[in-house]
Amino acid sequence: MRIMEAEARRPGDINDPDCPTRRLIDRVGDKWSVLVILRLFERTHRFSELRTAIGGVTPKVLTHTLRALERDGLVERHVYAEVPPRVEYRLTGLGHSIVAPLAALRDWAEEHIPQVVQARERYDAAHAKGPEGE
Amino acid sequence: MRIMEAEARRPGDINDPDCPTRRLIDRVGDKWSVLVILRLFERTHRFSELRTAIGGVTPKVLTHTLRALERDGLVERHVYAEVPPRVEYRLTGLGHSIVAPLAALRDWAEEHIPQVVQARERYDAAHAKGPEGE
DNA sequence: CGGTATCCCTCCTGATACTG
DNA sequence: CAGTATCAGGAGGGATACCG
Repeated sequence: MRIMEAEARRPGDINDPDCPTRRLIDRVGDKWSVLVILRLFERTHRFSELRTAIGGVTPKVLTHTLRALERDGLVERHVYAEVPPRVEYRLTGLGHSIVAPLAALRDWAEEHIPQVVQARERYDAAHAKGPEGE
Repeated sequence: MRIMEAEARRPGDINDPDCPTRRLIDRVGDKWSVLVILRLFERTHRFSELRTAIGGVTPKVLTHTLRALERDGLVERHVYAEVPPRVEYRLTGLGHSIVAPLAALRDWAEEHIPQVVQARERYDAAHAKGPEGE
């Protein structure tokens, strides 16, 4: 498997805190980035459109998320000096390139989450009042 | 679970906080889970082996991570009542199934992180002393 | 060996209010 | 409209010490 080749090439790479790959995981791990990316993959959005589309995200956090994505070169911010103000966000080429891996992960979730939920219920049931030889 | 039915039919529900897919992202998003999974994909590991292999993780956190993965049905814990004690962790079938998506993401990172790093430097340079018109 | 128990602390996240 | 400012809360993660 190709996976193993990569791992074999750099065995400790991903485990190194300095490893950029770790940073990627951090990025994917934050609460809103993935949602924003997948939204922007559909089409360009304005700030308010993202707020509405995603829902539950405060302007402060959305701004923070967008800034981080912009800094990473995944998102472009276009400001139109008009009245009223208009700002559009869109994925860069780099941003588009990460959609497939992200979607793969989402697809995995959609397919296997039922098993995860079952496993959790089983685990919780088994550990609720003590894992004695029930 | 009813939430799952809805999710299975509506990928867009990833924006719903109740959506299990969101929880998957949370899982992948935590700091050590991915590293543990990729390690266990290579082979079965004992607790200490994981600690050493990953590096920088405290026993408390590693335990927490492993418990979470076990609860989710991604990892199996095998205790051998011997002297000295021996505990082995291995991926379940479910655990194996998530390796490919995870590896895809890691591959993306290894390929594109240089561009991300460049983008960051560019961004930081442009915003360091103010984004005046050049 | 394979964990637990405690304390601590930072960062993420959110609510609310205000501005160019 | 598109943010910024401020305050607050909680979870995740870590250092250290101890136990079966």
